Amino acid sequence: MPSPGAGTIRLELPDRTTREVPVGTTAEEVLRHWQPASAGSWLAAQLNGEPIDLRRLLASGGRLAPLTFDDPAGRDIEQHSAAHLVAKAVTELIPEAKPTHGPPTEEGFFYDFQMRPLTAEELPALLDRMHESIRRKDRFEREEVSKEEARRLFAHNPHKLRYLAEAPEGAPVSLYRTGTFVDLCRGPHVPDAGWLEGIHLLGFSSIQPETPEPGATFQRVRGVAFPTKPALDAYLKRRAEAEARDHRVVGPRLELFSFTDELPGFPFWHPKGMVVVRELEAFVREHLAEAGYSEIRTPLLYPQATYETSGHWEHYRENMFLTTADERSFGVKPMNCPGSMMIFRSRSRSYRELPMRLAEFAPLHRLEASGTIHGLLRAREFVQDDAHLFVTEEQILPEVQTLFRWIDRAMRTFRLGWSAELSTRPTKFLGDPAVWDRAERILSEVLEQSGVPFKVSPGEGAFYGPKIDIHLRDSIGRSWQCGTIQLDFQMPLRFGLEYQGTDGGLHTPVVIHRVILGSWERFLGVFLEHCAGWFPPWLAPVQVRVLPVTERQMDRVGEVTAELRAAGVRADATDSADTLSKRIREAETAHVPYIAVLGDQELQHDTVALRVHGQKGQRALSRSDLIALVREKVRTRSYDP
RNA sequence: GCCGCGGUGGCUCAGUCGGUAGAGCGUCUCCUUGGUAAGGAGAAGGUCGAGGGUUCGAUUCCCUCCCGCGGCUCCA
Repeated sequence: MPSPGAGTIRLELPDRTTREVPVGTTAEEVLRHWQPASAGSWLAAQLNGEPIDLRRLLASGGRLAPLTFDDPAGRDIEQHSAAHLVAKAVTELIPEAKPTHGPPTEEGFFYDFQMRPLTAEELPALLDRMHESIRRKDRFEREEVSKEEARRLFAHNPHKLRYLAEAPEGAPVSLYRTGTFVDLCRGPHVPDAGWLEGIHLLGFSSIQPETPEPGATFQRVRGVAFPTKPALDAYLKRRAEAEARDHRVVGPRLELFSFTDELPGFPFWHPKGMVVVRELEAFVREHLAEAGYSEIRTPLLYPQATYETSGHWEHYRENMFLTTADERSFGVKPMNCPGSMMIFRSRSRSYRELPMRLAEFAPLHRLEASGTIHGLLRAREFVQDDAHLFVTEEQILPEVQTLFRWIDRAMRTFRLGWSAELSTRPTKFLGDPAVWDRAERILSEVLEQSGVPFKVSPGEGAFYGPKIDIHLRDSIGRSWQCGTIQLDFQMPLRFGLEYQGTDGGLHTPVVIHRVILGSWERFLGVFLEHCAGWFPPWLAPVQVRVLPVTERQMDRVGEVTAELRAAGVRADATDSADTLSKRIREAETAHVPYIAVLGDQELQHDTVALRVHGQKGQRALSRSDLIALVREKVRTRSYDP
């Protein structure tokens, strides 16, 4: 490739064509020349993969590409620009507010301020200010100043000074000016506020800053932005639909569970909900049987001494329900580990018994902070699909591989997307670093083999070992940790666990604490939102509802219902008091997947008219075919009825 | 736990500028025997989250508490 002439730079565009332009040409000019028709959809550009402003004067060559709102990087630029607009409005209305930072988030953006609490009455004024800017199409202008000058400019704002201190010495820093508002910012930004037509504030709240300052209060304003109003409207519609799936509304309406003010955070499982829980348990127990687990039951209450051994007394006491009896202090167990350890320890063990896999589905109690309780997703009492695997170091790999196969199968059954997070050795850790390294390598290898996206959180592991967390999302996109696979080198030592190895010596096992679905509560909360209350047939509390057209068919309704039940199908029936349409509607709103109607025609041919959720119309089926159909869907755990 | 907002029949909500409350759905009863998402009529059901204060009088105003919602922190 010939080198460009003096004072010119060479740019390669996405279609591999190149342009030679004078230094100081803007990115936009080059791109517009290349593809004039699409210019309106660009909110920024990328030079060698680095996002830059469209109006940026190009000083060096490289690969140049436009960014649209549909590019993840473009979306982030839109959000971050919207954050500036919020900061502009807030500081104009409340001059003493000190902006800190305003990054894009997965959903939208936020901007944090050191300021007194906002009130709901102030929001309309904020929005007005923002929309004025949008109408005027206020430009986002980049400036570069020396660090010293920036320090003078932001002398009143300790947060900006802190960010400045982190910037490299000697190099200029960039500012972005939008109308009267100037922010210390790397950029880039959309060209002007007209790009933020679809801005929407999601709310505001106080936050705890990363660097707490006595007496200072901080507010976070959250929002989301789209380039156009119709795009925002589409988002708001989607969001409203997602909110309608809220398990805290759907669950009680389907008579699955309820809560009471007298005991916040404690789910009451109603008959229909209990059916679902039992089916989930059965699903998990199938895996336990295949994978060689044994089930145990251990006490719910342990004395202080046990928790001192396990480390809970030191590290977890403030989250425990404590009680006193016979002048001794007890705690209700927040986790199952101590009981499992004590069963392992109950007699001497041989390497031949490993891996020893002990599962326990016991109610756990955790005194979660009152502000964090959230329906089934964050309860104070819940049951995990918990197990502890006592293994040798060599057995870690195959065991974790088996767990991942099971996670994959489980999540496919529920059609749930999931992500994983690997947390590695923290600065404060116990045990041998070499063992940690090996264990972390095993976990990341298995994750890579699984093909599931995962992120690594360096130093976020527990003090006793590295872990993998499995995350699921609720209907409005909030992420919840459900499964977790934790390697533990520590608790076996604290409990003095030993087994006799092939060498005749005594060794300490490694313990894998693992839950897969998480807890029945959290998992069902997420899944209820995922399926919008339409459980697959195998989980549906009522699988078939039998309806007579008139009371002439009542006897046959009784027969068919009894037959279904005898075949292990969960069936119920209505009488003929309401109109057929009304009873169909009730069955639909109760989310019954199969509705079997019996009229004179069906009586004559000994069939049922079956209406299947998600399918149009109905079809005639013999009684035995109906039973076979439902049983097959249940046996295969089909997602669709 | 922190900040903000909220709490009216089972549910969704209206209302009372301080004079103790209404609707729809649901429930119950009766009529209707209807062929795939709401047939008709009538009735029952609320000390307006709890306690305290101000007032002749508080569901309404003030305070405290409880609970809920959205964030923050934290977590299955």
